[in-house]
Amino acid sequence: MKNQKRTTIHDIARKLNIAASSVSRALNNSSKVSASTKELILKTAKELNYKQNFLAQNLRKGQNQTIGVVVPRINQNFFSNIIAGLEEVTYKNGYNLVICQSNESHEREVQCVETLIHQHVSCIVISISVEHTNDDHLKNVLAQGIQLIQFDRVAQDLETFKVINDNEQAATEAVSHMINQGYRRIALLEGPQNLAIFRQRKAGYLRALEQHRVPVVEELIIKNAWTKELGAKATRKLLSLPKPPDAVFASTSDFSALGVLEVANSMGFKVPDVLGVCGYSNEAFSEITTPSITTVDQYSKKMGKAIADLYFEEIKEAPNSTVYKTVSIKPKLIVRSSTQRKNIPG
Amino acid sequence: MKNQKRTTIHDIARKLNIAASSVSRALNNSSKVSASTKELILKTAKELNYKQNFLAQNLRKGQNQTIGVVVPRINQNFFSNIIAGLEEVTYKNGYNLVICQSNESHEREVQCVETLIHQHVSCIVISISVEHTNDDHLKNVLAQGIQLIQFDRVAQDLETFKVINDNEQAATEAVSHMINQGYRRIALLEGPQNLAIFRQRKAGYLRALEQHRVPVVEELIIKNAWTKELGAKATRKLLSLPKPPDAVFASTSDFSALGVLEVANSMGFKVPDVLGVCGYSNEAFSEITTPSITTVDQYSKKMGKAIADLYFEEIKEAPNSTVYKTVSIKPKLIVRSSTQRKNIPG
DNA sequence: AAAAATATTGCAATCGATTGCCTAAATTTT
DNA sequence: AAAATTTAGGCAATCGATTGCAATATTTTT
Repeated sequence: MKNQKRTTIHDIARKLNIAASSVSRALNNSSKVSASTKELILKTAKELNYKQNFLAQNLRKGQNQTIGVVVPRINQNFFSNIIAGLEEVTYKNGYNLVICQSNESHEREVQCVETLIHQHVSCIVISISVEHTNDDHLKNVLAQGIQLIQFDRVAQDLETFKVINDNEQAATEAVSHMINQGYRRIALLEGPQNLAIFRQRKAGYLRALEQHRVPVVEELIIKNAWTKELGAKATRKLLSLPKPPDAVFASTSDFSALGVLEVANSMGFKVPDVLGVCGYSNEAFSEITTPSITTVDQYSKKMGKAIADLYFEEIKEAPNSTVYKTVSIKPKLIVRSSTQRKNIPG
Repeated sequence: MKNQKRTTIHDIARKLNIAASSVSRALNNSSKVSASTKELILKTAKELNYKQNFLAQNLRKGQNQTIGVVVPRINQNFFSNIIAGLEEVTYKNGYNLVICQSNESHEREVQCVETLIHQHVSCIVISISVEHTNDDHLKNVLAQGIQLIQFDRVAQDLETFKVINDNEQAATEAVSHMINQGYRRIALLEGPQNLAIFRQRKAGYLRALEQHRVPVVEELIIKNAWTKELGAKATRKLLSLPKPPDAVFASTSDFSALGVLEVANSMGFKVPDVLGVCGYSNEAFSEITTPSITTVDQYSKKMGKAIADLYFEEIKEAPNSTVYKTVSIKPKLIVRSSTQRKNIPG
């Protein structure tokens, strides 16, 4: 029953005693076949349960109607929404999506990219892993004549199409909001500074402090606190200081903010009255924690669509252009309970 | 710069003034090429930045080293873990994964399957959508000689390989646990009964009641309450009854349980003392709600690995076998605060 | 040194679909 | 009715890699 040969255009041709080229033309609705034979061919194709072979088709056409996506993790809200946005547009255009996870490993990321090159996809959409050390694999994509769009976590120095958020602006807004709520000793949980997005968020934090003439305190700036566990650990240390912070900006993610929240709760620092907490990314859970977490929404689904639109509306049309456009999307601060004090001091 | 021709084995052959077949053999490490030319070819391939073309290779070999996955949603913990498990094994075997979302739509699911058939993948791994109405598209997969593994949400009547959980057993355990905590009027939030998994969980609920001689109360069994919103709506109704339930088993998901929790909190039913709540699937958030939610863990990553192992260890070896094995994985009850009473009545 | 065995390499067909070019048939024009 | 034009369909090459078979080169055996 299984593994029998699949029907090809030659099978159809043989059965009808015509040439395979006519079958191909009929299936592609070419005007070079008469209406009657076209009908006959389509009928027979259906009878024989014919399914076209993408491999052969794409090989011949020299292009694959497929877009490859490489993200660190698909189970983060931000990335799964990006993918949802991409899907919407790509399917409408008759393209397919191949999704790969780097699991935050540079090595794995290189592997994913290699595979996509082998598959001969027409475009690779990537957000680099936290371990990012060099751009060789990305340069290779371009060298193979494959389009490349970086988003969110981009390798800044590499000239490619980019779709990004204005991280600095969002961070400034978040921290300004906290200052307006009367917080003055605002700690920063930094992400790995090899990634531009985390450098930008730090810059936004510093800018907000400067604008409001709040002094920068070095001991309140914690490096590499970008997971829930690291966020918790950092918070334990911060809250044990002689002069602990009165707020924490977990600039890397809501996961990190969640770690802050749990430690604060267990150490008896009441959020938001004694300690304000702000996260980043608007994960689904940030709405349902107690208290709910103030965070930054990145319009991820919209961003996914923007990436796909960029490909279909601009890149695909002018594949040899060397003008690399950067699209920037303004994120939005979502104020929830974790930074809303009942009584604002001062 | 861009879109130049990619290097093929013929380019390498021409440069070295040898036949393409030798190049192919060298790249495949065949013993039919001398060590010296092999070395020369590999060196040249590297120089010219040669990347093999999967399309051509797979077309020739008549098989695609790719496995297609169709799931309702990739941002649910259960499914993203399945995918993580699949990835681990498939990559180790040099296979690729193409991931598709049906978004719970039958039509979309049919589309995804069609696409995977066109791609000529060697195996399709699928968990059917909630709208599932018929098996035609799945039969078609088999008719095309493509392997098919159903998991979790399976079309029971269709004979294929299956990897499932013992839903009935897990539901029985969950409800028994609630009965042991002294709950007696336990409501059931059902999932759509066209899916076997939801029928099985209901059967498990009924079995537990029977075993403990707890009467079944029809008004406590709510149909189709399988999202957060529907769970909330059902709970509002249940808690307004003259004799409201003292516990709710949200058999469909933790999302539904979350809806229960929110309504219970807002209506002043204290969880777990006045109302016990149990979910299903062990979403990440179920640990961090207040109170944390008792749920059923399905060993999703392990399940993903089991699916891939089934393919590589059994199906791939004997592709024409018509003995369809079913692998069953026993899920585990995770008891958290939402069902743990301080004082067990009676 | 000739014969036999083995190791290398090349030729050409193949996978399935597409497409430029050419021929034959049908239709229109003169 | 012959010539010109249009339409329909076939032939064969092509995309890039693989592989059975044949041919040549090298090594081993006698």
